[in-house]
Amino acid sequence: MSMTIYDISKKAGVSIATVSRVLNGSSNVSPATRKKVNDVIEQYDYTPNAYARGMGLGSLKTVGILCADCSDLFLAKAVYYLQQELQAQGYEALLCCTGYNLDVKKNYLNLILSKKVDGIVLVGSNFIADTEAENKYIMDASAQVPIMLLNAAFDYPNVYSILCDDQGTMTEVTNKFLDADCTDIIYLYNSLSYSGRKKMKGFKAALNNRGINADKRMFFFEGKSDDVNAVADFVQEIADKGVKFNGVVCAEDTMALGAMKYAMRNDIKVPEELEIIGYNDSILCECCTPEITSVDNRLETQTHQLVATLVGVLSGEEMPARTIFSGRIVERKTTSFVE
Amino acid sequence: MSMTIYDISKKAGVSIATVSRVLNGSSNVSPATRKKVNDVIEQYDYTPNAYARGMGLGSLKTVGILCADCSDLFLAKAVYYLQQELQAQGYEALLCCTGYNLDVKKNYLNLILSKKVDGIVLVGSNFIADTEAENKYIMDASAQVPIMLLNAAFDYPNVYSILCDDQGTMTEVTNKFLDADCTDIIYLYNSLSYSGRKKMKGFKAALNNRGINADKRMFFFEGKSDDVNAVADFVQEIADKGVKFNGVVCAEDTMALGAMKYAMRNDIKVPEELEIIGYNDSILCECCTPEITSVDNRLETQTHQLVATLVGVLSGEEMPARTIFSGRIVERKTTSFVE
DNA sequence: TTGTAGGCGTTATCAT
DNA sequence: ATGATAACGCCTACAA
Repeated sequence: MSMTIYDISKKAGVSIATVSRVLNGSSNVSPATRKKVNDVIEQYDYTPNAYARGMGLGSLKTVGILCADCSDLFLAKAVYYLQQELQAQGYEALLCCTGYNLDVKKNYLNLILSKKVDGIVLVGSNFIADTEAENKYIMDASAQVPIMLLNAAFDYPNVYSILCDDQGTMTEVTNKFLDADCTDIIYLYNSLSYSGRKKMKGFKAALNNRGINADKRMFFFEGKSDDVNAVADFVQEIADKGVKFNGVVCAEDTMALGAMKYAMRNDIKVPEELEIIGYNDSILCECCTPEITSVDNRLETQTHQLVATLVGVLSGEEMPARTIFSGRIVERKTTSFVE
Repeated sequence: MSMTIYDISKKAGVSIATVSRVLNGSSNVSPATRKKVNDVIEQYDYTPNAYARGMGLGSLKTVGILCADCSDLFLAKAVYYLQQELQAQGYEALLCCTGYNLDVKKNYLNLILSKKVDGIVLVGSNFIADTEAENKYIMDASAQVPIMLLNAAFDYPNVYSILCDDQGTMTEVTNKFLDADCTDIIYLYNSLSYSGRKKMKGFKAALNNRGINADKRMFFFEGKSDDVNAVADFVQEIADKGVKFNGVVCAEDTMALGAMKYAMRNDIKVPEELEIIGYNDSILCECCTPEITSVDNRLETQTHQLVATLVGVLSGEEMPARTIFSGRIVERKTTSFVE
């Protein structure tokens, strides 16, 4: 059985209050007593019980991280950065992969809440839905602890959003294509999350602005996005249907990889005959030849800012409800436009 | 401020004991009272405080997951599967990315321990070192809770190892090359972890068995392994040094990708002039052309077995201290041998 | 500088 | 079936 503060106090011949003081680095302890107590603690390898501690304190410097699927390249990286940043600030992370079902998400949010975390981070924009009703569980939770949104936005008291301007960035990307006279563009996407919708809007806006009808140029892939070959098949189908294109704008790197694979299969030269751009700037972009141009949405910057904001909020500072960074095009070999 | 069991009991006009009974599904509550209490709980969206609960119970059905770097493709997937399995068994996961420094690992192990987790999973073989002294912190921890090792092995009471027979699999892989008369093989690796060493041994054994000296054919890459281009440079250097090779066996998929990149740069035909095999069967293998043959080390099976074993141990059953699966070659287009 | 005692929110063991 | 009440292990005024 593990030691308690009482055991230690007895062995050291002091009261539990003194042990507690030593434990918490209070200054009002004589060096001699401190050493005596520390020795006993050392000797018995004593660690205070976190539950008891959490009960008294009401905080255990823990934040809950909810993430739909942390095997997703982007989300995994986000979780990683978050955990690093939190650690650096003296917080621990309670991770929960919820999947994409709303009820499951709700349940886990409540579970996490019951652990009296100091704050909650929702990773990825799939936590924000279209309708108010679907977002209610977030508003409820915000009554208890600050809610941090990574790569999504939702305006509500005690909810803080840190995100990339996906819409603007996507418009910029699309304009690059158009400016380079690559006008037969198609758009490949596989998510209707908050940021997914923003990206679509960005693409649409750029096309509409030039009088091009975007609706017939946007294609939704339903399969599992990391099945690159399935994406390639999907692009093949589009081509087979008679859609002509010399440019592919993607909402995800995996989509771009599928497009690349389609090109390879058909001996289409990239970027001479087909220009391709991905999104997220993941490791995948460097894995094929030619390497894929992509958009860096500043994940590391976002996570850093998110944790900084959270820490600020927790220490009672006034913090911006919404922080937006703009994306950055990382030009590689699948596009021919120049910066 | 959040509600307590007292608040609920007051609103419902019963004692806290009754509320507690309702909460924990005790049978000794009249349907009427139960409904009354449940209504209040519902109405105020009350969730019991997990710490207070944990103090009474001594367990919170939480297991700690330690992982050096969960942005690593393989480790991320492992964490993902683990979390899913644990969730399915009613456990939650406390995640900690420790990095590769021993002292940091120790600290986090202790921190996690102080949270009174029911068990601890060490993900990846980098937690097991060569020397007894370096593994002491694991032995110490095993005195408190069961320690589960994923993809590593260490024999000690209350430590359970679930792993893939990396050594045997690597020997098998190497033999395939040799059998196909691809004898000028080099071995690329970037880790000296437990499984890293096993893989090396496997490669060495196969070569030595045919009277080939393996030592001059093994190359250690020091850089960050997901920098594919750096790996390609590394392979280039090897070739420039005059080492001839028509086969590359890799300890990691990223290494194989680097080799692929090297081949592309030099217009070396794969697999006609150079055969390549990776390890881990990650998504990366399908991202390039030709797609890379790799080894599936049964991660999902491993994680499943690990959680099953943990749950068994926690419920007092006798469980195997070591469970070994064998790897499986997933043949794609960078090798010409046939199964 | 040190010790005493009350409180944190549950669960569980008694009675009733 | 229900209600008091004592743990659980720690923190922190308040006293000494």
